[in-house]
Amino acid sequence: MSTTAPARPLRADAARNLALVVEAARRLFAERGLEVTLHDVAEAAGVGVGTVYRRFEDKEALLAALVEAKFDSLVELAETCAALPTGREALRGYLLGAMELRASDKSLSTDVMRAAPYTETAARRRADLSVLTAALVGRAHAEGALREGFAPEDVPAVTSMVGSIADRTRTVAPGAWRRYGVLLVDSVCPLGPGLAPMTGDPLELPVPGCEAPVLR
Amino acid sequence: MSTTAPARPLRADAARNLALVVEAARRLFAERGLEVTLHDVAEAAGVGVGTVYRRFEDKEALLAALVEAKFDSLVELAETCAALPTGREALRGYLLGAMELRASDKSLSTDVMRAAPYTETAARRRADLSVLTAALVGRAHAEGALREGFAPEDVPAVTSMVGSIADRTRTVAPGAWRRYGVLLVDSVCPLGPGLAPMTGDPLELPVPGCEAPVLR
Amino acid sequence: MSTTAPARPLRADAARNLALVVEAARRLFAERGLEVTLHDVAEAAGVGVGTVYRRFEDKEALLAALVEAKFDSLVELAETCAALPTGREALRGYLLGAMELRASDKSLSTDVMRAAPYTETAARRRADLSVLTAALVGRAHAEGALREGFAPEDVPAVTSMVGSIADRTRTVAPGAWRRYGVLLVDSVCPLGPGLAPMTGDPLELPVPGCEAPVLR
Amino acid sequence: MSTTAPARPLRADAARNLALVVEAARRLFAERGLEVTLHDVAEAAGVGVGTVYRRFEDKEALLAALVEAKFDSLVELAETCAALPTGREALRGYLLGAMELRASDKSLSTDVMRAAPYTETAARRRADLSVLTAALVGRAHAEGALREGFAPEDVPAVTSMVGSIADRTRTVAPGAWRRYGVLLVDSVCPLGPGLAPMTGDPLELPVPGCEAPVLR
DNA sequence: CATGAATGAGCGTTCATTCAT
DNA sequence: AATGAATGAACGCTCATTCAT
Repeated sequence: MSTTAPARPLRADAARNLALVVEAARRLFAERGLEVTLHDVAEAAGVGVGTVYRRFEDKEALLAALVEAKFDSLVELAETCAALPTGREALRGYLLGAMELRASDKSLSTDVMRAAPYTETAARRRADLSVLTAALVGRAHAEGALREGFAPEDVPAVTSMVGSIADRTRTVAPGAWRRYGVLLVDSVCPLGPGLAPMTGDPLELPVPGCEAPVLR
Repeated sequence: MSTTAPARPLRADAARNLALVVEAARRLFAERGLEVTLHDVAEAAGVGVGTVYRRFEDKEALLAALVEAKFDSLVELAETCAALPTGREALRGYLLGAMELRASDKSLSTDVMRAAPYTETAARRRADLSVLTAALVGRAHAEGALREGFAPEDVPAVTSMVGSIADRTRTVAPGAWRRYGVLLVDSVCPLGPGLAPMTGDPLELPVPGCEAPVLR
Repeated sequence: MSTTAPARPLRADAARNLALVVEAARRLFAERGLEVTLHDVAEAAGVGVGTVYRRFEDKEALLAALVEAKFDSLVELAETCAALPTGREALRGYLLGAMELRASDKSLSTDVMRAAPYTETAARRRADLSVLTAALVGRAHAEGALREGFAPEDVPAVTSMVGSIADRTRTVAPGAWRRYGVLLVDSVCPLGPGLAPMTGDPLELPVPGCEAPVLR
Repeated sequence: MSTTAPARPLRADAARNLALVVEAARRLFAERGLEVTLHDVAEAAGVGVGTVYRRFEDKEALLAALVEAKFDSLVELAETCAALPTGREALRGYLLGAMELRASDKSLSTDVMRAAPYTETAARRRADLSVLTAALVGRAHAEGALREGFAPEDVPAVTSMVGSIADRTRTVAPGAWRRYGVLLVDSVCPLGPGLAPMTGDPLELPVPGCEAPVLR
């Protein structure tokens, strides 16, 4: 979870502080994006800024930890879904679950992801995840449940697209992204033959200036 | 295109500078998002900061002008597509065209759009656009060319999703978004019965830290 | 009135512009002090900034012109008062008249005066004025109407003190400075023997933050 | 003295820095008025700008602290003078002492006072001071030592007038304001019957451009 | 170890001044 | 001669980062 594997285990209070910082950071970055300052994080965690910097070299390193945690959640999700009876169910479950993670404040906006450095640990987690999702894709293809040409690399692309909608509408219409999540999942991994009608309500995108990121 | 309709035409040099500023701003905001400073814009345009502030009250006003220009382009596109022979062609043309605008640096990222104030002019252009796209959607539905349940409000949602992919991959793989653009268009407004296979190459999303927004 | 004696008379329109600029500057500086910009002056005068700079080398030179005009008014006042029948009346008339000029927006705050450069013209006007006021003081002393030790140099000091009160209270209580003007005049040049009771209402000075100069 | 009563005492170094900042600010604002920037203050205090902003929310808050400190000094002075044997001595002592504070760099110019926000603390101190000075005025009136009609509200008006002279002449003639301070005090609260001759040297007011506020 | 005080580059913005039109 | 567009140093203020306590 930290940027470098600690030589020896942390003292109990230090470990607790670390957890507080990561949790506060996750919540704040998910809620408010990159504009969050490390003072905000420290305050929310109930520690001093110095403590944050003791655990993470800089803001980027803290983001890296969050990214690593995100891959952890996805790996867990993929393992859970792999246990589902059919390939179709497994892949649909993974896709919708990943979107759910991304859409709830359990995950991170694209901006936050992009600002994070690509650590070795993150690369390792990402590779682990790739293997699992490739298996899900392969299994669904074997069942003929998947649109022709769908590749394992398309999995993150598809969830990322839905995430962008979720980011824009989270506070005004928290579940509204599902209309588009389901549309995409139905398009690549349909429940039956033919095109299902769209479900949910169409989403009027917020107008400029709503939900506006601060401008400085 | 400018914030207020000028009472009388600008002097030749002023007009040139205004164009340089707007063009520089469009490019920089499209490339790097909100982090761009008006010093950056001024430098890229080859003018002093004061010149930027002479034309635009503040950063928000400059964003507003860009947003208005964006709606202009979309209105123009919608009018062009309305002239196509079938409703299917017209809607597909508009959707893919809007994605193209959004993807090819000619438009603005969601973040930039969100930070812009919602001016009266922008509201008017947006309303004009709504009328045009609603007509395109109605025509396609009348032909039975459109997925059941697809609403006019879905048009910006769909292009916005593809835009988010394009933003992430513009510099590393400029046309790669098309795979997902076509996927979505085929899903809502298919060329024929049944699901077409996906086209283009699957896109490996850039890893965190690529294309990273500056962090301060 | 201008900083340098013009080699040849101005064209009619140029002379009109000069007068407009000086008048606008006088009013604005009297109302709002040094914070006034030369754009403000130009706009109020109905000319471009360039025109202001054509007549006055810089902001200081414009202030110099105002200072010169102020000395003009005082010279005129001194000449008028010199015609009064008694030395007492003449000096009291001048002192109260100078305070009146200073207190109404006919004149300039200490700040504006201090920021002005001391031009040769201003020095000449000031010297002329000194001669006139010294005569008034001498005449009053000769009559025994003046407090022992009162010197010609005390004249501007006394009016300046009252001016500072007037500056603070002009908008909330325009005539209130008179209580202190009369107090001072009575103290140095009394109407009769003994101390006259104070006249007018005591003035509650505005609290900080009232009438606040802008802070930037 | 600080903006808010600190919950717990400052660290030793922080307290030292705070004192340096306040002292530098007091001196600079007294010397040069509102034009002083917080960069100037920081530099004079030997700290970074950030340190100034850590202690004071903004420029106004720093001014507020100075104003509060000023009222503190005046309250202390009033209490000291209240202990003098006669009402005449007490009031004269307060008036001349207040002028001394105002003149000798220990206080703040009218402009600075006016720009300061009117905090609750300042209001409270000011009210305390009013009570004390009203008592001094009442006692002097009871002794018949005071000019008829002199009101408690005249106290700040009178010291403010002398302050304006002191501000203009501080650097060229530091004690010269006394001639006018004594003139005024003698006029409202004379030592004996009849008008005392003026004392000290008449003060040639500095010419425009001396002591000039910077003009930008 | 933890704290939070200190730093200063950099942001958005203003305005005295210059100069092409 | 007059205009107003252009310039850029400097302002008030923020925040990532360092380091004394």
